[in-house]
Amino acid sequence: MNRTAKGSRVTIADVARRAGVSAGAVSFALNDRPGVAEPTRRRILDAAAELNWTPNARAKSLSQSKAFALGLVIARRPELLGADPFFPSFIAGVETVLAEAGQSLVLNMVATPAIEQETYRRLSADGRVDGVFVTDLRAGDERIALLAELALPAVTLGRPDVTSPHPAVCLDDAHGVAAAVRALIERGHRHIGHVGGPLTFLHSRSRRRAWAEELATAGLPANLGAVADFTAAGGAQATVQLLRRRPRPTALVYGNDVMAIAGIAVAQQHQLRVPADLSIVGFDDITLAEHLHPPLSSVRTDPFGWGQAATRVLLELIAGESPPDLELPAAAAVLRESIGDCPGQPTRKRSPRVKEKT
Amino acid sequence: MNRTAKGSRVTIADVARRAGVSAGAVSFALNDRPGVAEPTRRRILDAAAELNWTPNARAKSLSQSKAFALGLVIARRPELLGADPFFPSFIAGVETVLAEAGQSLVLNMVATPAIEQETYRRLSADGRVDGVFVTDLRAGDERIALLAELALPAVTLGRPDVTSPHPAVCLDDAHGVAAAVRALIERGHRHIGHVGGPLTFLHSRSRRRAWAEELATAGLPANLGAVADFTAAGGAQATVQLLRRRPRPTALVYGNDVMAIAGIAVAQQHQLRVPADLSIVGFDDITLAEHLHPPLSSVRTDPFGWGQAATRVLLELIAGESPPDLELPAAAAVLRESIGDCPGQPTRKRSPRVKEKT
DNA sequence: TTGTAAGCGTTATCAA
DNA sequence: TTGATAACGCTTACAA
Repeated sequence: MNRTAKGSRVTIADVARRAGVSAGAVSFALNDRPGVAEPTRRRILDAAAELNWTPNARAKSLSQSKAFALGLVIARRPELLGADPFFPSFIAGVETVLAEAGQSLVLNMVATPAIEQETYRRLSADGRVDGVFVTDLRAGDERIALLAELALPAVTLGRPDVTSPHPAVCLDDAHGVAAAVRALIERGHRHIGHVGGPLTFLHSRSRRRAWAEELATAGLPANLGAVADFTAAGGAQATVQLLRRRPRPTALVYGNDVMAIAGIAVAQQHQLRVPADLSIVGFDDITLAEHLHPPLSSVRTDPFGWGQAATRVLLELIAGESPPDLELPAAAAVLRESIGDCPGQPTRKRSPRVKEKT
Repeated sequence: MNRTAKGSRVTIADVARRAGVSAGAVSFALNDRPGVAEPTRRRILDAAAELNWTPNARAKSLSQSKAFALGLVIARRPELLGADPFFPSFIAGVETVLAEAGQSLVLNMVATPAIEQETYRRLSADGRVDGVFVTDLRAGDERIALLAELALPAVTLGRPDVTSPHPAVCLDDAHGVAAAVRALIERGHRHIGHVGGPLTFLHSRSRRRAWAEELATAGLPANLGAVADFTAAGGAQATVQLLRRRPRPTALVYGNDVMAIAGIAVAQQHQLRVPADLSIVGFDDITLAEHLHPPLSSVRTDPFGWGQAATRVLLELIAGESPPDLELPAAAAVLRESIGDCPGQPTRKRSPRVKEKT
C-alpha cells in the first residue's frame, strides 16, 4: 500500500509537491492533455512513478460523474447457469476490452425479473455503472423502456421485438440451427423434433423458428415441438414426451447442449441407439460435446467475441457516439457422430464428420 | 431518471431544501443516527421519497473512503469455466448477501496469474473494492502475501498452505471423495484410479490425498493416479492412459464431473460398460449428472452456501471485526448407477442408489 | 436538536 | 504554460 511518511494514502497533492507544480498540472500531465511543457510533464510523470501513485478511482468518479464501470444483470436461477457456457465466455470477452480501458464490470445475479427491474433502478440511481448489457432478451421486454426512462446507456444482445433506442449487437443463431436441420433432412430424416427453451426468450423463438422454417421449406410439418426450460431435467422430460409420439421422431434438435445430453441419456434408456435410431443436435457446442460418446453435434456461437463487440459498442455509446447496430458472424453447425442417416431410409453415403461453416 | 426542474440530478441539497433543513440533517436522518427529532426525520424521509432520492454511491464512496464493493478475481481460461458449476453458484450466494448489504460485486476474469497479481494491485490502488475473495488456492500461493502487503482485506476459500493473516472459509471436499472411494472398496474394487486436476491447486491435492489415504487405509496401493487439467479433453486423455495400465482399473474417481463424463465416453469407446466393467465417480455433482446414462455418481459441495458464508465473513472483516475461520458442512458423496460391484468379484448385494450424507 | 463548514481526491474553469 | 479555485455529492466534526 502506498503511503506517505505521514501514513496517509498518496494523493495527487503529494505528486504535485514533489514535482513542484500544482495539482491541476499533474492531472493534465497524466491524462496527457495539451497545455503542459514537455520537461514539466516528464518531471510530473517521474514523480508519480517514484511515489507509485495512481489516480484514485473514487475521486475520479465523483468529479467526472462517471462510474468507469459497466453493469451486467443476469436473471437466472443459479442451477441453470452452472452448465451454461455462455456467460463465462461472454464475461471473459467483456473483460478483455474493459481491462484495457481501465474499467470494471459490476455483476448482479438476480433470481426474478421483479428484482431485476429494481436492480437496474438501483444501479442507475446509485450511479454505480455508466451503462449496462441487456442479455436474454424477452418478448415485449420491459427493460428496453425502463432503461430508456432511466437514461441509462445500454446495448442489447440481439434485436428486441419492441422499438428500442439502444444499439443492438446481434449474432444470428438461427443460421446454425437451420444448417443442422438441413443436414438432418439431407440424411433422410422426415420426423425431426425440437426441444426448445421457454418462448419468452427471443433466442428460444428464433431457434425454434429456424427449425420450423427449414422443415417447411422441405415440405415437412413442424409438429414435433416441445418446450423445456434449458435444464437437464426439463430436456429429459420433453424428450420422453416426444419419443412417445407416433410416428416417432428420428431426430431431435435441442435449444442447448445440456438438454441434448440429457436427451441422449433418455434415448439410451429407451434402448434407442444414437445415431442409429435417433439423431441428436444440441446448441452452444460446449467443450464437452466432442468428448461424449457419440460426439454431440451442436451449433457454435461466439460468446467471447460477442462480449468484446458488445463492450466496445457500449463504451462508444457512453462516450457520446451513436454506434450503429452490429451484426456478428452467424452461428455455425458443428456436425459430429450424434447424427446419422435416417433409420430404414437409405440415402447416399456421406460422412457426418463435416463441420459446416455456413 | 430523477432530475430537478433545472435538469440536474437530485442531490441531498434538494432534499434538504424541500424539508427545510440542512444537508447534514438529511444525512443523519437517512442513516438513522441519533440527533434528529422524530418529526424532522419524518419530514426529511418524506421529502426524499417524494423526490425519489437515493444517496449517490460515488459521493458516498469518496467521503467515506470506501468502495461498497467486493472483488472477485478469477484466473481461468474461459473454456474451463464454461462447464464449471462452481462460480455461478458461488456468485449467486455472494449476491444474496451483498444485495441486502447494498453493495456490489466487481468481477475480474483474467487469463494468467501474472495478470492476476496486477489486477489485485490495480483493484487496491484504484480503491475499487473494499475486499476480495481468494478462490482456487494454489500451493505456496503468492496472493496471500500480496494481499497482506496491499493491506486489502481478503477471505480465502479454504486454508492456504502458507501462513495467512486472512480469515478462511473452508469446505472439506476430501470427505466426500473419501466416502466415494470407500463405497467402491465396499463393492469389491481393488484397482481404483484417480484423475485429478493440476496439483498446483490445493483442492486438487486434497481430493487426491483423500483418494490415496482411503486406499491406504484399506491396504491398497494408490498407484493409478493421473493428473489432468479439468477439461473434457484432458480427462479423456488421462482415462485412456489409465485404461492401458495392467491390471486395469475397475473404478475411476475424477476431480470434476466434466472429466468424469468424458471418461465415461472413453470407456464406452473401449467397449467397456459403465458400471459393469468400470465404475465412475465425478466431483461437483452438476445437475446434468443425474440425467446421464448411467446417472453419474459424484461429490456434492455447496458453492452457494460457500458464497454466502465467505461474503459475510469478508463484510465483517471490512467492518473492522476479526472473524474466526469458518468450517462449512463437508462435501457428501452422491452415489448413483455409474458405480457398481467390481466385475468378477461377487460381493454382497447392495443398491447403489444410496445418497451418503456422511 | 440543528446548521455550518471542512474534508474526501480528482477534474475543470479561469485568471495570471 | 501554469496555478488557484471551484465543482462533484456526500459524511462528519464542531458550533450554535
